[in-house]
Amino acid sequence: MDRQVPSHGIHDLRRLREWPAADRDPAVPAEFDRMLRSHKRGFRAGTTLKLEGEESGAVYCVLSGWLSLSKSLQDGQRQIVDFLLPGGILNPSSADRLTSSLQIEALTYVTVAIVPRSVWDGLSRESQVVHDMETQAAAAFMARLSERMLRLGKGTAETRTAYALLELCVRLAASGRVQCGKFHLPLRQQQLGDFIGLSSVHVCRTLRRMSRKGIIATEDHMDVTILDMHALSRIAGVEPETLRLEIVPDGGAGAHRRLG
Amino acid sequence: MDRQVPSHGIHDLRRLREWPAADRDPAVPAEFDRMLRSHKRGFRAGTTLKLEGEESGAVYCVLSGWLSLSKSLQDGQRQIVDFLLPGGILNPSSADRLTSSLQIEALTYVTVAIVPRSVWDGLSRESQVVHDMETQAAAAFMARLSERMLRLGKGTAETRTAYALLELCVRLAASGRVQCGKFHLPLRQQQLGDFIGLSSVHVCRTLRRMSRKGIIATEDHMDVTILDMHALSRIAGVEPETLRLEIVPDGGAGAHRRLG
DNA sequence: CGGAACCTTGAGAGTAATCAACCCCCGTGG
DNA sequence: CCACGGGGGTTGATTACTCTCAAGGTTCCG
Repeated sequence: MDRQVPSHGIHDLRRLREWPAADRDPAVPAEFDRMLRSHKRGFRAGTTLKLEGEESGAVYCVLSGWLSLSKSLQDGQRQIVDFLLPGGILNPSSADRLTSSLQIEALTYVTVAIVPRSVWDGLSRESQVVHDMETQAAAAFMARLSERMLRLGKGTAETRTAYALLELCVRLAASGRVQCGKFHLPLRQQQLGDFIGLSSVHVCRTLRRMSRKGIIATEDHMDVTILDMHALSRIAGVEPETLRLEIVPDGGAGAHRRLG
Repeated sequence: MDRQVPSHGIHDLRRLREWPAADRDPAVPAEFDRMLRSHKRGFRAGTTLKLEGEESGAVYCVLSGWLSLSKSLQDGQRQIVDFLLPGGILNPSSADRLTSSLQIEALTYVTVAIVPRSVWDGLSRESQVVHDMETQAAAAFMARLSERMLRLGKGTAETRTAYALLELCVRLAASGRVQCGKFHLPLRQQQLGDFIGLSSVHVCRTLRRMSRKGIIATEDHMDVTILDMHALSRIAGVEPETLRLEIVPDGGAGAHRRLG
């Protein structure tokens, strides 16, 4: 049974067992674990790990905590492109193979393995499992971006907000972080707005409206409880189960983990 | 010298020479060409190659023509997530490794090599170059999605439109399809709108406004000429050169191909 | 000569941004 | 203990942008 574990110390390694690879190929995790452990670093909430356009020749593996990936316009307007949760893998380099197309920031205290491409590629070539893991992470990332882009372009504030909550709920549920529909988001309304393309003021209005309708409840600034999943998914325009298969790496194999 | 060639027959193979891999590793292209040729198929404009959620275990390599990748909300609202141009490579499967997260449509007559994953993976494992090509295509795709998402969420209609024209110009220029700032887009205003999250009516207004300001000129429904690249890139919020490096696979190696 | 599909332009409606005020919570320092 | 200040969150009023609806206009084709 998966249980929520604190995000530090020995537990990071236990979390690795949750990664897709670990269950299938007992030969790899040891080496993979070693690689992650030897490149592991911790960052405090608010730290900027990488600026847009900075050189980046590494793969980021999140062991604990949340990272945000964002881009900014000259006038300071910011768009959060994705959140990286524990178990997330990202190669932030753009087509030139050198510079990062994204700014990477820690939203909470995070532990991240920053693995140089050469090292990662070596292991990836040797191990089918690691290679698959990378491919699957990229596919999930792409699917998330597509779903979000659809709603950014065509959805109302309500649709975008509902989708964001649903997506984060589904992703958190996959690692046992949702209890009875309740989960914690380490986000300000401003950041949620940067994620779904709304002003913080309008995020607030939209969340309040959904609360009043009894679809969700919030406590303590961003402890969210989904009260009416059916209504939420109708507004978001997608079934939670469909979404999980699409955007959660190893969503199929981890099917025993359901939404709380 | 790159010249625009008709998109059929022997020319498809010539175009392969433009692919990143072909210049660097003389050993691969032959085998790679064979793989593409043996899986090559043609589709008429308007054909739907793949529906959202349909099973997909193949990699799509565009040899000629344009593909659109889109997603739809239940109410029929559609978002075009990306365009695939000649030389484009895409694995449309989502995190479950089985179903496509995108609908794939032909915007023009296209020739596409649809290569089963098993075949592709085989060659990809053997050849570093093919593997790199895949990685780079994925990185470019991701970078494009991120740039566009930034403007979808935070940009005005003018910013989004200018960016779309700039992006497409930069990508077309990379394969010699821009002459003196002029290029052809096989798109209706409706489709351009689906791409940048605007109604077709507002696309029209925005294009007209930019024409009146002397930034662009249009003929024949979507033959676009960029008259004032400086103004366009200021509105779009990015330098063409920066953008090229970020979103065009092998943008660095192909640096001799400049914007017209 | 229609008719269809698309572009263009105007008018009105609706949604979200911005500006501004107030609240609450919490940590600091007197 | 309390005054103070800062950072968010909440709410109202106003503004601005984009959508929708509607009416031509153009081009192409049967």
